[in-house]
Amino acid sequence: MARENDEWVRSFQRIIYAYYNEHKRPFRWRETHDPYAILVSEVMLQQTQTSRVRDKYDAFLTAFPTFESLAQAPTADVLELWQGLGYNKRALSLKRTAKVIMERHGSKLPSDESELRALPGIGTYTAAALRVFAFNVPAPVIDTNVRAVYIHFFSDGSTNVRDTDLLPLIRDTFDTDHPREWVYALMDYGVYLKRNMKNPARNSTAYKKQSRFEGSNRQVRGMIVRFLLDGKHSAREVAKGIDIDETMVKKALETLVKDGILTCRDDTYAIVS
DNA sequence: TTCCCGTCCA
DNA sequence: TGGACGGGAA
Repeated sequence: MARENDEWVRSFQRIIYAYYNEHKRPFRWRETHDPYAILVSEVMLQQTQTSRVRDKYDAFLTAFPTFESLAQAPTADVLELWQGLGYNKRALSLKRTAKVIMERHGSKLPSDESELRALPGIGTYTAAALRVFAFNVPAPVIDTNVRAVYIHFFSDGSTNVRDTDLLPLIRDTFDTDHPREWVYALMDYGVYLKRNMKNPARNSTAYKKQSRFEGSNRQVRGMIVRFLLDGKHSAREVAKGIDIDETMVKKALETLVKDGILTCRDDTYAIVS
């Protein structure tokens, strides 16, 4: 049901746009309409703050400017430019997605929701974000900033707010005439809220506290990938090189092989080609 | 030490 | 549904 004419909707939109018109955040990925460049930004932004993506984005696009160049690039080169962003598996998924798009989508990013969802590393959020930012189509983008906005304005303070509770509100208030600008505006308003109060998105069921990073398998994985970007090594050499207990290193190596980030032959570990 | 952030798989 | 998955800033 279209509700754009309702007074409360226009009032809400006015608040969001008023802030956006004065304080919109400039990002390189907001200047482009190239679906590839937008895809790269969205994958980088998964679980990663804009400040870190900002510093890595241009170099990555310069090295891999197209689906084709990324699909054909050596994985080590891709991971090299990914360092500092975290969650290396995302870089592999992005490269696999580029390959699928070359082979099965005529080198064009699909705009269909289920086709996007079928791509490696593209989930509910990213599929919607791509539809909005790359194709300017209205789609319910729900990330932590959008949750913060809708919970702040429309929730009574209860905890465990589900995305399905927010969805009707998001649809009813969507500025279908300007999908891209609207979602940018929502996200910027969410950031503004979180700077000025306890994160309202904490009341979302989607909000999860991270397990400790220091001393974790995650931390060791990151160290190992960085170390192996300079060349292949045995488990023992890796342990010595990063100064971590060999038992722990072996466990992390196993998970990296299982994730398809490393290969192992004759106890020699290397970044996959 | 705490905070922040989507996807995937069991 | 809950845990694994990086890393930098406050």
